[in-house]
Amino acid sequence: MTTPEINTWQGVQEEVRRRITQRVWRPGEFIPHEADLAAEFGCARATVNRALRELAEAGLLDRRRRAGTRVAVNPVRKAQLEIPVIREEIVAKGQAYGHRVLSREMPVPPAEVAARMQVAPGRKLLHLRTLHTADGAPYVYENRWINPEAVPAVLAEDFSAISPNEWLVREVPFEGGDFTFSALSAGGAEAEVLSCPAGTGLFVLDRTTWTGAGMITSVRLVFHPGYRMHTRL
Amino acid sequence: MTTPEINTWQGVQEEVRRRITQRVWRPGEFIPHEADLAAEFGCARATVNRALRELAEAGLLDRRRRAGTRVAVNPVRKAQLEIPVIREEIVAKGQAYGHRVLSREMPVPPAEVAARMQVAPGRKLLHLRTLHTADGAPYVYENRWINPEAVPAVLAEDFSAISPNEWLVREVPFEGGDFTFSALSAGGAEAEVLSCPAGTGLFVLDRTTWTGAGMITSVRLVFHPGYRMHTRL
DNA sequence: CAGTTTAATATGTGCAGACATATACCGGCG
DNA sequence: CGCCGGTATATGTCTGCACATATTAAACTG
Repeated sequence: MTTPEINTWQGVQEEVRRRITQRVWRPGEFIPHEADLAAEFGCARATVNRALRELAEAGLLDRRRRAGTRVAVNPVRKAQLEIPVIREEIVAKGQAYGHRVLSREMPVPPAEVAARMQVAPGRKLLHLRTLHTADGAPYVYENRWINPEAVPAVLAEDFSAISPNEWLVREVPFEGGDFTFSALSAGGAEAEVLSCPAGTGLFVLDRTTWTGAGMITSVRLVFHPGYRMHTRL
Repeated sequence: MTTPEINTWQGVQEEVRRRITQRVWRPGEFIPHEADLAAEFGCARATVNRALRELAEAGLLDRRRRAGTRVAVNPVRKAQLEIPVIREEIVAKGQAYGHRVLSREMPVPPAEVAARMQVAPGRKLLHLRTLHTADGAPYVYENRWINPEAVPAVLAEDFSAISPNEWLVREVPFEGGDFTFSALSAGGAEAEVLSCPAGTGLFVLDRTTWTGAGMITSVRLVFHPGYRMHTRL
């Protein structure tokens, strides 16, 4: 019996995946060395390496130098979810995007916000409350703090034509971000802005972004009732 | 001036990242070809390719054959979140894990569930309601449907010693999954099980998993009030 | 026999060269 | 002028080889 050669990394990956899901190689078990697999599939070791590396990154395999490669005991499912750009998400659904600024102030922030933004207490920050709408209906209530020291140009922008998020993405080179997903019960403010009964469960995304120089912005997005964030495999 | 050679893919990636965040290469702009970069850094094209490929996967670059590589206009932020194994999440926090089965029945499922599980209407499914606890306090309320045709062994298991999730992960070779994050307002059932006031906003994760043969299980996890799911960059 | 050094080995990475593939661009044709 | 097909080109991938690095297992030593 001649095995047809598998000499693409996708092919190798597919075959290895199959052997894992079909339990040819059981969880916790060592699989053959790269060199052996390369020989079996009739391809170069680099090709096998590429295939296995990705599977290890996905959490299906555990690899260690010298020790070898084994099938992960309980596959840590890492879901990759795309953080939406609100406008694009709405437009993609064929709805009309709109947004308006509800308030724009420059107060001394509450201690909790000052801490998260790593600014000295007493320092003022730009505070924006905006609403994104889809076909006129409330979609996301955005509550954002911006550090004007990190982005001086922000003071000259009124965000009537462009949302703070998109303006920041365009103007400021981000380096890192921090995301927290949670839920809250609509209080008076959220209920009014999103036109829903108080007490409605709402999906919340808190995001803080920074650059090497320091914190730029911290935003809470409160989504309309019924919002779902979805991902596959 | 002699540029020190950068001949590791990590080094190349770091340098390219720097040029993007510091706007040496501006959003939308084309960057030099792989061959040119390889020459500049004094490394092989394969090394540059590896560095750029990962940045493209991360959404920082747009690459197309023949056209070239350009800096992404608005970096699609892809957050990779780890779907927790409840028990491990609790144990990692130094708390005592516990779980108990609230109910175990085999009814004809509501139409909505039958559709999601792709079983003929009228067909019975195993329905489990369980509660995971951390130091005795309610942590997650789990509402699960299992297709016994896909996993016959499930009928012999009472899940007193092991949670349905972990049992399934151990026994059944998954192939794919479907995740939805949302929020709900605690109704009577959730409020009682999670010991919180009705109307509390709760974080919800719906997951459906399948294998080539068909749907295996569909579960709704309702987390305790205040639960947060977190990820970085 | 316990502790430490040394060697063996699997994965990780780099290189040069080649071919594969998608596609932007240009020139020809109706 | 618009359509169509050919071609150049940038990325995508494979190969065979080499060396680097982490880690285990064996050998050695007091």
